[in-house]
Amino acid sequence: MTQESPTFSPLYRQIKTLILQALEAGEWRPGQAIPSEQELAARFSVSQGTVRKAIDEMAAENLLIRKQGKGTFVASHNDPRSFFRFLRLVPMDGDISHPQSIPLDCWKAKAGQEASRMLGIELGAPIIILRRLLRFAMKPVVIDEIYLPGEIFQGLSMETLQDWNGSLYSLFETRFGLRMIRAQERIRAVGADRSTAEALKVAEGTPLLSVERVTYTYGDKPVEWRRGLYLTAEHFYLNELN
Amino acid sequence: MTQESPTFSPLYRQIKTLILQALEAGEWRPGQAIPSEQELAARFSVSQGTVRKAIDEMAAENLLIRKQGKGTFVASHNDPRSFFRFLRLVPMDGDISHPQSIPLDCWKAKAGQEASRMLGIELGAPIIILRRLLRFAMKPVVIDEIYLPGEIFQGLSMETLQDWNGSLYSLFETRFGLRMIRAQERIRAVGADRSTAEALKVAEGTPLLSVERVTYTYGDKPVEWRRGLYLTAEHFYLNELN
DNA sequence: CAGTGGTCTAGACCACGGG
DNA sequence: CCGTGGTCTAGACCACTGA
Repeated sequence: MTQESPTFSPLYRQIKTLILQALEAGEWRPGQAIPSEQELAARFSVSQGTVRKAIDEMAAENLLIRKQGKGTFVASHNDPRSFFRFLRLVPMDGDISHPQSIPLDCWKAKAGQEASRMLGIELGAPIIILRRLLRFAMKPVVIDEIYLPGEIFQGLSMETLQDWNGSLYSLFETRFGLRMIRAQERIRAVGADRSTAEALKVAEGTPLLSVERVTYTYGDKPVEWRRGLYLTAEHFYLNELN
Repeated sequence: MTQESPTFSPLYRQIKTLILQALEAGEWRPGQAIPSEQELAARFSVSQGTVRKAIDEMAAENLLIRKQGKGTFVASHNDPRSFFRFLRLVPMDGDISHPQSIPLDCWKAKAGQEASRMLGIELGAPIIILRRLLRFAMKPVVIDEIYLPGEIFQGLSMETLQDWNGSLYSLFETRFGLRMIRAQERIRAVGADRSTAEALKVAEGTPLLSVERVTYTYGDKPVEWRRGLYLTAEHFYLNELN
């Protein structure tokens, strides 16, 4: 296995790319085990250590999950442990209850300036807009407005949403085969407008966290753009800096 | 080198602890190179691979910085590349100019309820409170109120601050030998009070980001508590989720 | 017990930086 | 040219899981 590429790429990265492609092609489903390190080493004709390093990186990126004695598994949003992976909102009193998601509305539209830029799709391309409320301990805390490319999310409707009682991303994964890999959030402070204030049961103008999120699937492809308005009277957005 | 501890700890973690202790003891200063992997392997009587794995973890935690062909270096806040390590505020128009830090006030006080809890010190213990303004392109954007344990920061005054033209953490590192390792931020939306509004030149009640940060040094010891009020009219707080 | 990931070693060679 | 970190290998053994 010699290296002769002009821009040098170590073997374990090439292996990583191969595993990534298999993952992307759906060779193994989320939650399932991938082949053992020995098997993969044989398949790619490299040593186990090289496969190991490739998997190490992918585990660090939350694409795979290692379980000693059992195997290596494809990460899944169905896993309850990854519920709070993208939701950083924490009650101030330390209560860790799961929020309840209440779909408010769901309709088809055409991508405007902003949506087309954020989602990397044509201006006027079909999109689906979804509004929902998040309640912690029965109290309304978050209003989300979610923009999805219509091409990928064909058939998404209020019925689909109401029948589902897991996280939104686990729905996307199970129902549309879409795996959310990473996201980027832009946070600002804004005042509640009329309708938001009503939905969150606060006074108009109440300071809220505006959290704009773009979520990416494989190949850094954006597949979701959402704007959340967070009421931070009894909750805060927790961020760890390393 | 046999393993006989009741709760198993792999060799490379023990090595990591030893390197950490050397780091903490100041055996190598920030910015300086630590001994080569071979030297450390000889010193601890393990193979180079084991040292490597220890260093790998520490590099992932931003404690050390690897530079191929040159060596491994102690991370430093003097390094311009780590300037934005803890500051996630980004101009909306993509301008990456460094902010200007203007100390407003600095006085001694005694730790109240909140400060003593956040800093892990006795109620009534001496603290230093520091207020400062951050300007991006001459516009006031952030007001910080910073609480520091007096015992560690003896001699910190307005003069010290005015003479320094680097980041606050690089001052702490150089002047007080304190290295900030990690931090935790709690973010909420609040309305600007009277004095804040004046300092930021906005109307009273303008929604602002309240960013409370606790910063830790070695051994997860909290050594700074600060509250920043961010004006997000032309900036946003950027967060990457993996 | 067998099979998985996790650790540790020793040695060879490569890429990079700087004298 | 040397010394550094970076890669790759092969093999041994350990820790954990589940049948």
